[in-house]
Amino acid sequence: MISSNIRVRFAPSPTGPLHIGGVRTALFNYLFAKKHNGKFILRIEDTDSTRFVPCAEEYINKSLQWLGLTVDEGVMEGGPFGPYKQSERKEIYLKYANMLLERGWAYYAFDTPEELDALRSTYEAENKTFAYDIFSRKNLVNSLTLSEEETKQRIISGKPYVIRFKMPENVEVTANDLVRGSVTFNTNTLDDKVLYKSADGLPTYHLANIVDDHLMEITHVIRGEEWLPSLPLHVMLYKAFGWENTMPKFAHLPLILKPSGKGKLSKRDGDKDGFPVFPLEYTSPEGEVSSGYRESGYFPEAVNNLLALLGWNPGTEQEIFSLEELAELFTIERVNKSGARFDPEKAKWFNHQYLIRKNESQLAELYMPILREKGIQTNCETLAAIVVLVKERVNFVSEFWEQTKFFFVAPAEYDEKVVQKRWKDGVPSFMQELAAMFRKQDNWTATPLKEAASELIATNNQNFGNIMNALRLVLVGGSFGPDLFTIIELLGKDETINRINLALNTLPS
RNA sequence: GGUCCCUUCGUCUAGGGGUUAGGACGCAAGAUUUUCAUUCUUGAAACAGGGGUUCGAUUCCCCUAGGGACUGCCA
Repeated sequence: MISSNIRVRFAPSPTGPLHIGGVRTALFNYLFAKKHNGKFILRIEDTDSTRFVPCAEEYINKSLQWLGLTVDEGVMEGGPFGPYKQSERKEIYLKYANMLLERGWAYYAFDTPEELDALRSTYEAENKTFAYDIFSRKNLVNSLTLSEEETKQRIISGKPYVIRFKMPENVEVTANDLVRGSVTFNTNTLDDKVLYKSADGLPTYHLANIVDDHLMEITHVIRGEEWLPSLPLHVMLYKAFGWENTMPKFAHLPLILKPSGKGKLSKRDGDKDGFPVFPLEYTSPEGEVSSGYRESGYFPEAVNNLLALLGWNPGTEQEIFSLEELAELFTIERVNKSGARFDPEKAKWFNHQYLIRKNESQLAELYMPILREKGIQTNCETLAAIVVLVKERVNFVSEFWEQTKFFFVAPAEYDEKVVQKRWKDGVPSFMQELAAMFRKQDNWTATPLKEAASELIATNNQNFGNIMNALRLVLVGGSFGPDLFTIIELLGKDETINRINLALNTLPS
């Protein structure tokens, strides 16, 4: 298929680890690009020098890589529209800010952050909110209130300034959103956002974002709903630059909400409810560790799948999708409007679905390192045979140990309740006969062993169920686990008999 | 407070002017099983409220309520 001119970008700010809300935004952008044979661009929006976190950019790259969201153009990948990091595009933005200034769409403002903070406090004390807007700008220190001469003087003398967007008065701005339809704002309720600051020579998000989207020929802006209030500003900026004809289409994704309580999902929620909010484990510069999906044992396919179904669905009853299937089925029209509460239980279920779809040798390979760490030697064939017995009952590879450890180590203790119930009325002495019978067996496979045992139980007038449970207690330490004779086969003759003897020596007779 | 967005089972959602309002997670019960699980079957569980429009509204419109986002020289 010939590639289309669809171009979307994921534009995170490297201020910390990407959380799953951001990951989902990246995923939807990726799916949309793939669906239309377009380009998925990764742009790093590092215009806030004060919030820069050293390893955040690397974290973003690694996360996307782990999830298989291949970037077509970006800092690492390069591309015809680079650089893809805003700090490396620094020179570009002032030119565009000046363009706005010349056209009367922007003005210089000299109010200091302290002055504005003070103003905010004063307003707050009166239960009002200060906004630098159409009304208040008339009373503040800017090129609208100062004489041209004085403005020039201040700039020449190196006084720090910012360039603010001059929001027009009383204009109804209607913007179209692919998810929500048309959204209307009146400019009187909007404020004069800072576009550029002389102090560090950097643009703010709004300017850099619009300029870069334009320069990078972005066709669709798919981002979180938290940006919806900025939409009219962005539309006005396109208008001010005269770029309406090539303005991208916008789609604002519903937010991912906390599993319980109020508000959107945040970093803290994960640690509280015991589920990760980050794709990969993250250690902050202060040394605080936050858990990651990868380290918690999630498969990347499962994470993509569960995230895709948070706020989108294909309209069918299918729930398990590969990334390729998702890309094929994805449409913005089927994105929901309302926020989606994250459900940790269902997240586990998704992982379970992917786990049971893996074959035994894949699972054995994943489980092997865990065993090795515990000092257990085994081979892939045996492990594959074991893993297949229990894969239905686990959500994560890490849970295999709890389900299979009795294959590798004899029970260190026995479930007291089961002992009370099963280890009585001549059962111990019958166990000795069972062991003797086992010793004589040549064909150590489940079916003949079961036949031999059944026969012995019958001739001794024992209760089959009771003996089976007692034998299970002896071999696994409790009342759980897969088919008993399969366990016996895998344990082998010596180990089976050893465990019977161990129980006879340990448990009261 | 202001602006904007949203509202179907507890949760994720399908549906859409006339339906027994469907599925999934979770929960419960039963069946199967030598145990625990699995599996299978079944069950409980929803159209926020009030007005319109209409022969008919959960579906369309309005209001109310509730929830959410934004309200920085952050993104």
